[in-house]
Amino acid sequence: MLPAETALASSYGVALGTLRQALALLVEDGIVRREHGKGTFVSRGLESASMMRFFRFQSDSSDAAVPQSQILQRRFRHPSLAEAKAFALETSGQVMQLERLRSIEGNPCLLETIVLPLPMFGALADSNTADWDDLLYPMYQKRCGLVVQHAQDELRFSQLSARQASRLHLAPAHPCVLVERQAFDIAGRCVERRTTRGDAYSFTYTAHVK
Amino acid sequence: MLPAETALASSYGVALGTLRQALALLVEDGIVRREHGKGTFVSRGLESASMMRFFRFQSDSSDAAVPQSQILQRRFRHPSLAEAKAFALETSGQVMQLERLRSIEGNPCLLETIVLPLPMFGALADSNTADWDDLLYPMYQKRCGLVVQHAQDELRFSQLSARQASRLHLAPAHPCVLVERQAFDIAGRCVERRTTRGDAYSFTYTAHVK
DNA sequence: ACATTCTAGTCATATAGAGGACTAGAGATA
DNA sequence: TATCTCTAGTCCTCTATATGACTAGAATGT
Repeated sequence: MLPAETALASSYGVALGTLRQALALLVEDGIVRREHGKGTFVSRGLESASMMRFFRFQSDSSDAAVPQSQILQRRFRHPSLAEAKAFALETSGQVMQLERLRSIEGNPCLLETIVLPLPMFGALADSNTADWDDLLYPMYQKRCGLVVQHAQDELRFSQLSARQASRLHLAPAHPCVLVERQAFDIAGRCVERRTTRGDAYSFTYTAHVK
Repeated sequence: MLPAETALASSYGVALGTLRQALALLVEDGIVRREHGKGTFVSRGLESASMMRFFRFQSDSSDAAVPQSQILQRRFRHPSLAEAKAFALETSGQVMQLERLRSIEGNPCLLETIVLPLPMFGALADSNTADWDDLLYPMYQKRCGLVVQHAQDELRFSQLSARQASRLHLAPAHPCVLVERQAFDIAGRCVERRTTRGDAYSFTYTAHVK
């Protein structure tokens, strides 16, 4: 929790209205959260649930269910050119690549490829993937002190490779949605690149235009 | 252009800061537009281009090209239950249904079914569809005085019927994106329902998460 | 004719302060 | 014990005013 408006205002030597405007900007950027009568709080990063909002799953009843998560593979390699640029790494540097399957009630539904820059996520490189949490973003925060503040998703349709299809228990060349995400921390640095694939027929997205 | 801040404030008997807050809300809703040093202006409605922003077409070079538009069919019928509810009509009322093909450089790329409530769009019911503009929303404003202020899009994956496919020069059962849009005026009334279909594989959407 | 300077009108940002509204816990009461 | 009331702390909204910054056109000078 932050100090009260009046305290902050006097401590920074500005008027109350000015301070409130500043806080309003932080709220807009999702940095802090204000609660009438209680206080102003530094907000947690993105809920990983916002990844899932593109998909509607079989279990329409329990909508809030967090999918289980299983790391299928972890590799270490040099970054591609695009990755090096996004992460501000040298191409001689290192990244960690994960393959991850997310399931609801035992049914595989999303297949993800996640790339993380390595000096930054060192704590995860050494740990056992079996011990990892179902939600990655809170874990990034806990173990690496990294808060994912916003992300950019690019979304298109594609078809599953044979290998991808078998992971998801679908037929090869089955239509899929492909979401390519770049996630950023508060400072605006790209901290994760992620590609998610899921059944095109269980996909829905709602957008509010202007 | 609206009167100046000070004039509005005194005419409504509120302080300047309060009035500015009110105008900020209107800006947020896209009702007015403010220009430093010039004034505050009532803004035009949605650019029809915001429909197209979901789709990236073959012609990557000329990105800003407005697609040509051709009305294939115009029918008059009673509204479905869902339409009657959305438009606040009786089921005994009337709607106008349009089938519309949008093309870029002669290549058909989007097939639309548009439903409009009828007393409201009477001016369009009487006019020749061959004379219509390529962009509908500015035309709604010009001919019917209706400003589309915001819209809700629901987006999912589907397959083309044989008839739809032939319009788009694609194979029957070809995968398509299906966008169901409801458009609203400033008062929040639903003024248009539109279903758009296009080739799933030439579709891309970019979303900013939080 | 052209460029520069001035000026009135506008929005943007800030100050200082008053009262209202919501929350949560402490204390009083039944 | 359980319920109610009070109160301190918080954010929310508003008033009233002052100054800065931007724009566009008028006045001026070359």
